[in-house]
Amino acid sequence: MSKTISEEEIYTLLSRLLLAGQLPPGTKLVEQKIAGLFGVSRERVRKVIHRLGYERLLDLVPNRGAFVVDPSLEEARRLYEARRILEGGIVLRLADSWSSQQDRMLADYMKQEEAAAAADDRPLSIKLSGGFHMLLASMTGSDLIERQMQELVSRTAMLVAFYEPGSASTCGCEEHQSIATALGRRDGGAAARCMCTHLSLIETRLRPVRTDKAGSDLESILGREIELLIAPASPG
Amino acid sequence: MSKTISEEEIYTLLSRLLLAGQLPPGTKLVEQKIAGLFGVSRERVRKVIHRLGYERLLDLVPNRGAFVVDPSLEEARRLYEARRILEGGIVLRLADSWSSQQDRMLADYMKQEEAAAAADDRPLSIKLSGGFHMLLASMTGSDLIERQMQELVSRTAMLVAFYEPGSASTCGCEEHQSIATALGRRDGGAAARCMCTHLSLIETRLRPVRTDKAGSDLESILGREIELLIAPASPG
DNA sequence: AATATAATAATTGTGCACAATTTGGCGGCG
DNA sequence: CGCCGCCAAATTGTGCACAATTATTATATT
Repeated sequence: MSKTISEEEIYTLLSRLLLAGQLPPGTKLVEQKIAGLFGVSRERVRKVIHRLGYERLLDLVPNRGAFVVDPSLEEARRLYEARRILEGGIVLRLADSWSSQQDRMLADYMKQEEAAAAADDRPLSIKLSGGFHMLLASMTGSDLIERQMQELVSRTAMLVAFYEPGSASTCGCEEHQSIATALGRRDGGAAARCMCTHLSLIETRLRPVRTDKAGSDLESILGREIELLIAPASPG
Repeated sequence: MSKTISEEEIYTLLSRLLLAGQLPPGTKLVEQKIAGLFGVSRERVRKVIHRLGYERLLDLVPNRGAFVVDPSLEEARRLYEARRILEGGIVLRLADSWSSQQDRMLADYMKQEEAAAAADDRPLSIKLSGGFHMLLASMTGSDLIERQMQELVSRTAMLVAFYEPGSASTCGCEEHQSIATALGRRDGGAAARCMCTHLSLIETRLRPVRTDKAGSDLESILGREIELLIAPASPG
């Protein structure tokens, strides 16, 4: 009856919860408990936890355990500084070989963004806003760069859950637009400057926001999510 | 008598051998054998191998084992493309806030490079050439960027061992110089262009070079290195 | 009553034995 | 002669039991 859960599924689920900021920072992840909830051996969970630690989504303290990272504003700033550098390089390179096809692709994407904004669909807007940056990264055709961007974007997403006042968690469409037009002119310097100020603007919007701990303890959250995982369709 | 070897030491040693290209590409790393050579349990080696796999210095094939990566010319190209993007972003950002102090620091460094080139000290030249790029990365003050650069530079170093004709494994000092002068003018666009062509020039110098397999099997190499590790000073 | 100290419990880390998988070789069959 | 399937050896993967470490509680002492 109860479906067995693969290691990859555990990783995906925990990763998703962490990136969405669903687990309070500082929460300790006890191997035994999680293993019990998933109905799986401790070693399985152990491996996943160590991987998440390597990816900096968990703080791993030897002999002490794994804790949900508690990103400080300082760390947030460093993340955005890194993104300014990397994404500056990305648009600079893109401008050199910008094609009309890419131009159309980007325009289409931004139409979706505007539509979502017009429809006031905030979750979708947030998703698309982040996607814009990943789209640019993938347009370089460099999977290495795409991977590095993914790492930074993931950690940024985690931050946003704790530092973005709800009304501001979407990139301004106009700012994306200005980057796109600069690319259209194949003006790499301008595109890089636009990207830079864009990221800086997001950064200035960051401020601590109280987290509601209601029903946000590890066991209840994980329990609920695991229910959804092992009973994907409706109950018989 | 025989010193016990820590996990970190195993990682460091294997990592160094891999980056220096001392292990023939495709070589299979059998957990049991390595554990025996180090005089340590298999689990210890296992963890290190998985980490090296995550860092892409080993190819990890499930249920098959770990192999020294065999970088194709194609992968080499992708690596340099990624570096063009990332390092372009780095110098672009550096130019914005370039200080006279940084200018002096970089000039001093290049003096060392020239001295090493003049003295025909090839190993030192190679080391300094790579260091130039890492120095720029660290000047950004972003540890995240420094880390990402380290990853790319490490893998580049590994490539160089297999694809650089011996006479060309050092960056041209003049090319570094042109980057530095562009930075001195705080001309980010020019610096990025110089960096880009510099990396492209290195890339075009790449070509397959036959590797001498003499005494290059895993056991003999590791055995020798481990000897040096456990008997650091002269034998009594 | 507050602090230091020792015993106890909870948690992570490690080695080992066994299970699962792949590889290479051998013989039978078309 | 070649090809397919099967068995045996080697290797990786996993669960479990125990060791080492850290947190917690209780106790004694000033």
